Amino acid sequence: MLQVSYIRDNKEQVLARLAVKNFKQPELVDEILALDDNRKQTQNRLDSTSAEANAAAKRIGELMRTGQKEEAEKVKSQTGTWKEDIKRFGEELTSIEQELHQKLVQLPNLPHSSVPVGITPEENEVVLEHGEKPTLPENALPHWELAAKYNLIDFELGVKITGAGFPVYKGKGAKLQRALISFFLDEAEKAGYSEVMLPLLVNEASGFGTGQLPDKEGQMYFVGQDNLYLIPTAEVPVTNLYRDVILKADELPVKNTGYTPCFRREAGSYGAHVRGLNRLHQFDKVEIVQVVHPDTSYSVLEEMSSHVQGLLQKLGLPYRVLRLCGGDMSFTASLTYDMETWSAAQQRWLEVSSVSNFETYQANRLKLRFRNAEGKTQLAHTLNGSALALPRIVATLLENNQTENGIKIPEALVPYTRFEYID
RNA sequence: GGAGAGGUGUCUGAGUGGUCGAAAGAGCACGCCUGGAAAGUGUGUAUACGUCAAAAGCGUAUCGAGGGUUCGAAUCCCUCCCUCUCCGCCA
Repeated sequence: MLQVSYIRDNKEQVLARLAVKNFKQPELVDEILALDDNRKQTQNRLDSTSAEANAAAKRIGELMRTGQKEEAEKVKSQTGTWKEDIKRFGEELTSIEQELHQKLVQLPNLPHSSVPVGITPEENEVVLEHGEKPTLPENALPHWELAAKYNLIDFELGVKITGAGFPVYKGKGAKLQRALISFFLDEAEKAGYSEVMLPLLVNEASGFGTGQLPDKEGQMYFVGQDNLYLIPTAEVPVTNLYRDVILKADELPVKNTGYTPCFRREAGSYGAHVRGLNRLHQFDKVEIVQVVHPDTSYSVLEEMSSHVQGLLQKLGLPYRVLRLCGGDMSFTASLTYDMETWSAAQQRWLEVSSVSNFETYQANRLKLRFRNAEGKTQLAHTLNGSALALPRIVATLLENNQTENGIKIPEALVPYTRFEYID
């Protein structure tokens, strides 16, 4: 959520930035400013009326104590209109604030100045490519066939017990999941992140705090009986750990990592691109989250991007890094890097990580602040990234590493799998 | 799920209609004391909004949330949420 004071002081810039994000309702900006003016006026009226009423109430108290009953009654008789006014102004203020809030949450975050202009994924900027795309033998198989051949993943069984998009991992397939999770967590810990294990269901306030609500309401599974949402990413519970918190300056940066399953309805997805592990309703992911001083957030973003790239390098997967264009970026991000691995059998790039700086956008919703050098409270910056999401890593790993002897496990992972080949 | 108790500032905890943004203690910060530290001692120590160029100051709101009674509510009433204890169920 943007701060109204910021919008007021930088209106032209806000409009220009929103345009980069391909935002379709610039008129909201003026509406918000007008509502805010109205809010201030109404609050002023309410405050001064309340002040008068409070003063009178105090007077009455004094008069009663000193036995001046008649005088007290006289003052009392004047309080009627104040009471009505206070009620009326209060109701007005509430309704203005609600309308303001409702419009404010419709504004996406402002993109960073380095974000390329563009609408579609094709307009994302390729920052770098790393590693050789492997050339596979003629009879190379896509991962869903490999998963069946080696009995690693059973999609049909998942359909039976739940539905499409809920795979069952078996044998070495299951162990591979566990190995990747442990590997990612250990690497994160080495990089200074402390591990947390979290609730997989969150309340509405948490969903709002990180920006999933109200924007992505339809993408989350909802447990109506208890009013809880299944998390679409560990970002939600991890970041909400710091909701309504004022950190000391020396507590920054906060670095957390957590493994969780993630649940996404993926309403509207279909077709060949969702085959196998490409798109699931439930998948596993290790997330890294940082809460940092605003001055450092962009260097931290680079650091997080390097961490993710380091993981891909250790796994020996060819990848590229994209700087997302304004139109392809999420609602809440200021700058996002996507990491994609090359799936040799499918001959296409698969997104395996997304690393973003949210600047104060989430912090403002979360009321996540720190005490700055002047001793004042200031909004912190939040960042997060997948490090990493498993399914597409598994997909490329299976496809790219297929040999005549089976699927070769990357060296870095062998201590975790305790087998070198899937055969 | 049943019965009971309770939700006050960073924490403990007092406060049952006015002098309460809130005693006291702890913690924390700064100063004094000390060779240095501890002890001792002094001062300070919520957040948001508004007013203001800004700071100070001032005003308003906030004692789980919302509503009500009253000139006046942390305190009385109603609704909801949450926590704890006991019972039941149970990995």
